[in-house]
Amino acid sequence: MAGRREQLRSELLASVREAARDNLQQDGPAGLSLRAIARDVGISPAGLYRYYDGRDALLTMLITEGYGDLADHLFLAQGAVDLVSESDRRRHVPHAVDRQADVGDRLRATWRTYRSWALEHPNEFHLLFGQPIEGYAAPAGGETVAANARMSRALVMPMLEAHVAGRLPVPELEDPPAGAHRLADAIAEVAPVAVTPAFAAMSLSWWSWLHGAVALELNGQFHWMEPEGATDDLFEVTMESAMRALRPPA
Amino acid sequence: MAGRREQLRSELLASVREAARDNLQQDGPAGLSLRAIARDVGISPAGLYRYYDGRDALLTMLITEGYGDLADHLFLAQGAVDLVSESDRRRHVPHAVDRQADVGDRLRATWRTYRSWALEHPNEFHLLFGQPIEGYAAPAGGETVAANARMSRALVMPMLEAHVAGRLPVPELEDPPAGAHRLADAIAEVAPVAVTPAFAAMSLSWWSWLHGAVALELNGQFHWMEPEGATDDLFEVTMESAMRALRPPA
DNA sequence: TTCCTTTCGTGAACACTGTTCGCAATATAT
DNA sequence: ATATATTGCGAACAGTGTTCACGAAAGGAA
Repeated sequence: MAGRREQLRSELLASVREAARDNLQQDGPAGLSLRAIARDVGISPAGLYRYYDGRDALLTMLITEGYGDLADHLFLAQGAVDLVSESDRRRHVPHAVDRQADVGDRLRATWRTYRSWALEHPNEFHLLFGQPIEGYAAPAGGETVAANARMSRALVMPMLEAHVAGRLPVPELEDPPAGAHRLADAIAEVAPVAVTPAFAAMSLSWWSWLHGAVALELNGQFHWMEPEGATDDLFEVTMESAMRALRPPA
Repeated sequence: MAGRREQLRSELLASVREAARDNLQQDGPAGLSLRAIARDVGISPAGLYRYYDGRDALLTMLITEGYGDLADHLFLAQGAVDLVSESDRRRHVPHAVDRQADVGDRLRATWRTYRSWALEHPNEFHLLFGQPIEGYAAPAGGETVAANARMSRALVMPMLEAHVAGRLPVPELEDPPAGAHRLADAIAEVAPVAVTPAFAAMSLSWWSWLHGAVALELNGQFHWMEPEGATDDLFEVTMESAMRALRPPA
């Protein structure tokens, strides 16, 4: 039986997490206010330091949770339920397809989910992928880097499956970038296939494409488009441009 | 002869612009401090309000200048000297090619310059394309939107030239997005060619690709790559992926 | 010069922010 | 009951953007 102290502590920790998340969603990464969070949970600003050691610790927690939530959404959309974290197994996400679906459709589900998540969680998206916060540095040990790696895996996995199925031709590179070698090794560690640096480079290139489309829209660069739904169609066009690289199923 | 008053005023205005730019480059959009700027130019915080009506006015000025500077760099890189603003005509930028160069190389110069400018002016890039500043709204009248339009033109122009030269095939869309129609009209206003919505959509798609590659790198998502130069090669690979859509010159 | 108006610059004030410190109250362990 | 560890609080510090009333300077008109 957990002592009454631990009980209260874990409850308050949960309250703080919730309040921090609300605060982030409302005011964005830059406007994240320690004092506002303290007010929400009903303690003094100084008291908050007994639970999180300052703003950086709160940011680390929010970043870790953000990557995790995005990864869960992506895995769910791909039908990869076994890779979804325990608590989110039963959740439903839009654009989801079955694990047995065509790999092209799983890629589409991944792209659409990346975008949907960004549009529904703009401030989390900014926190994860936007400009680095002034004065914040991710802890070297790295709960954030682990969470980031899991999210990356959710992005690369369907591309890798398309590749091994012969559906995703990869151009031959004479001089693959050095960074691509490192990524290829990292992929090989978690996947039972040999991966060429050229594939690694291409996966980053696709991520760039996806990310750029989402980032530009989210940051208001397509804001002149009326009516509202126009950006949906535009995203579909961009996505199909990428999908045109896929070979038809054998 | 300008009165002594106007003289002093324009000099101080220039000082403020410079100080604001320095402050932005050092501390980023969120850390932009009115009081620090006032200290730099040697006046009191309240005195600054005689020149710029608060933080928003300073941001508007910085955004406008930022779009202008980026547009100048892009035009210079393309050899389109006649479109460069007066003051920057004689400047030299890396990756620049001649106006008569192959349109593929002009596209490459544009992509490389977009990236170089972002890497050299990270905080300006964040200000232009990153998350919207808390509590800031661009003035409706729009010096910023005009500057943004000029920058967009610098991005689209070489694509348009490739298109009319028959080098850039555009897929036929049954249902082009509504937003693409609006962009096509906007392009047609400044260009002497009829432009299809499908082309407009494709140009936004290419911009997304370019922008995503730059944004991910700039925001540290490729930071695990060692050594430093690896991201240069990766960008070239991504760029060539896009250029593969070009037909060879006739 | 004298007078008047417009511009300029200031210091004080307000309501905020993240963070530190010493001190009191409470819960657990002995 | 006593001792220790944990928890929470108020005050303080240096910083932020912004407003306001007030004095000083400059420009133009008589």
